[in-house]
Amino acid sequence: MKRKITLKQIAKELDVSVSTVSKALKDSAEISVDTKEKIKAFAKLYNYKPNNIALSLKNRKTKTIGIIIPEIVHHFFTTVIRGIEHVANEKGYNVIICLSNNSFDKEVLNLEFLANGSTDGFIMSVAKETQQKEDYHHIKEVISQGMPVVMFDRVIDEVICDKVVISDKHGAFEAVQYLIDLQCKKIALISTVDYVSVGKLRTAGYKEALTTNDLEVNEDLILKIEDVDHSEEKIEEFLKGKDIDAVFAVNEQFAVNAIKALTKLGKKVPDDVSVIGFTDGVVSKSFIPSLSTVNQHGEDMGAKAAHLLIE
Amino acid sequence: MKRKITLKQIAKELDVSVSTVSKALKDSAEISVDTKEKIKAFAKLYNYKPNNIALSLKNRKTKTIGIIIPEIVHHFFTTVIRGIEHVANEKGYNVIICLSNNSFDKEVLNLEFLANGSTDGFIMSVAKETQQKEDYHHIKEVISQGMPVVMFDRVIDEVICDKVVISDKHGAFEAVQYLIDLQCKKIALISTVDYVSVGKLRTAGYKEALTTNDLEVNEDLILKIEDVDHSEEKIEEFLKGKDIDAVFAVNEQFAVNAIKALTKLGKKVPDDVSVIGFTDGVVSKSFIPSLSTVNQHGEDMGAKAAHLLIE
DNA sequence: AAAACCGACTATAACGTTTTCGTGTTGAAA
DNA sequence: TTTCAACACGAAAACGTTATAGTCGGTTTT
Repeated sequence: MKRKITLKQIAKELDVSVSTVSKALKDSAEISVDTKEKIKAFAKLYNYKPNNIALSLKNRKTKTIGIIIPEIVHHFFTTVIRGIEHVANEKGYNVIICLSNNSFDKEVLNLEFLANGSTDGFIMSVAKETQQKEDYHHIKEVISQGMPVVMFDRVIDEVICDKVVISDKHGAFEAVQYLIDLQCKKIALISTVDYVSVGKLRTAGYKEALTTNDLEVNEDLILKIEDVDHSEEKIEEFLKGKDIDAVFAVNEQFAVNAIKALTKLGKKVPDDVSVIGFTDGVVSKSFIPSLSTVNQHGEDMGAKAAHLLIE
Repeated sequence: MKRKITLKQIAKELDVSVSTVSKALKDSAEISVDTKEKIKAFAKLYNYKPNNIALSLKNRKTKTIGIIIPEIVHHFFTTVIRGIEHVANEKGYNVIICLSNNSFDKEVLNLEFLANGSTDGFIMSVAKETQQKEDYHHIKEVISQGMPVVMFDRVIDEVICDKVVISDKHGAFEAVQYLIDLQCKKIALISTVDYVSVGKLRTAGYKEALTTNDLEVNEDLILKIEDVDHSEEKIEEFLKGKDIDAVFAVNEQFAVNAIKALTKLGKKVPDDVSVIGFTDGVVSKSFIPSLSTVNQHGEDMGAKAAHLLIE
């Protein structure tokens, strides 16, 4: 078992100084051609590669960027990661991923750990618990220490840093416009209650799309669901007897449930009723009654975030 | 913007030596109580945390483990990551994730980079291209340097290291046994061609389950698909007019296509025909005609791998 | 022939820690 | 008074690099 070789070992072996070896490998003009060749050959033979940790310490930068997300088993986050990873790699960076599991404490721990020299900056989507507690001292702390931070998706307005989000309102507008372009006139909306900012913004987008196209906003066609657990029955009841030709759902689950309910009610999707859902989860991909979706552009978001971070 | 504070700065500020500060913070008996308290207070005030990079260099271990996988936008891999991350964190390790995108070259690059001091060990699932090339020098290299490596899912027999795989044969056996327990007698198999090892093993499991239960293996009920792209038509044709009460598919896509075809043929799933698929992709979760799946136990695999690595 | 200049190196410091081995000052035993 | 331990601390080395600043023999300059 041959351990990794170091400059010092090469130097000793070849009976020159460490500096000579370092310079030779960097093809410095200070070293004679003979010596350089000898050293390079030796280094190649032993497959010398500089130690990243030592370099990081010396250069005070690690060439790695930290990602802190609430959860990894989630299609959207993985697309974001892929986007980040792609541009990070292009720029010679590596990514180190930490999961907060939506726990405030773990987020703090992760942030502290990664901030102590392990990374040059962060890309994060904050934990639900952090949002609830409204305690952002840990994030502000690392920022005040000069760490670049970029937030995406679940961002905090109070914290000053770059942010990458998709416009919920705009996305909703586009989705509804798509339905209108399909000649749909009676478009139902299945949303969350208004105090969830996402629900509110997407509802606004829905309404704007209607009015822009001279369609009336009919509050009877709008369902706001408080309790996600019983959404299935709620949606079924809501759709029963409604005369509609399209449904816009603010998330994938609602869309799926809507399709189930419509099928149960004897309507064909998408022949009789078109359904479009917000988010690009995989579920939709192989779904039998075809379901259109608004793409959250996770990969683009990740790429954008990484670019912003690296500057 | 206050940069991170170092031992040296604390030492200068308090007019003591660096060693004293270090020892005081470690609560060494060599330092007087007074001095310790003073130093600790100061350190706390400035939120001193030791620099990980410096520690890594000193201790020659990084307390991080590298994960190299072909793809991250994939439910199975994310569950594995979650498993790894969970136990790694418990043991005070961090994870750094690299994507090979199934490219041999990128896998080599990732491995080389991470092996140069960045990690204490690896958990990996090798790239498809690497399997094709049968070139494992990069993996053998890092192992010979004393790096612990654990492989999972897509493993290489020629490389000597710990491996975590689920038994394809066993999984298939279990799935078919499940169908038999549901009183199914005429169980079709939709598999890949035999030279794909997974297809072969799962087929073996299928057959074993049948014979174990004194059921006849009927080759007419076995479909082997070569060209994944046209699986949908193949499956439909295969199922047409077949008298069956269950389908076991070796992957999720085949299962989905089987359900589509069955529905088209006027059979109800799961009332008329039960369908079970290998892999635990998310698709299945919200699928309308309920589809049972064999769990690949990604999270367990990840946890197991991490345990093995850390030892 | 003295001054300046090169070529080809080596020594040293620095990055931030920890740890081993001093070292100077006390107070007490001899 | 001398001797010696105990105490409280400091100096230095080490981890693996790189960059800056020497060093030293030999060749040009003038």
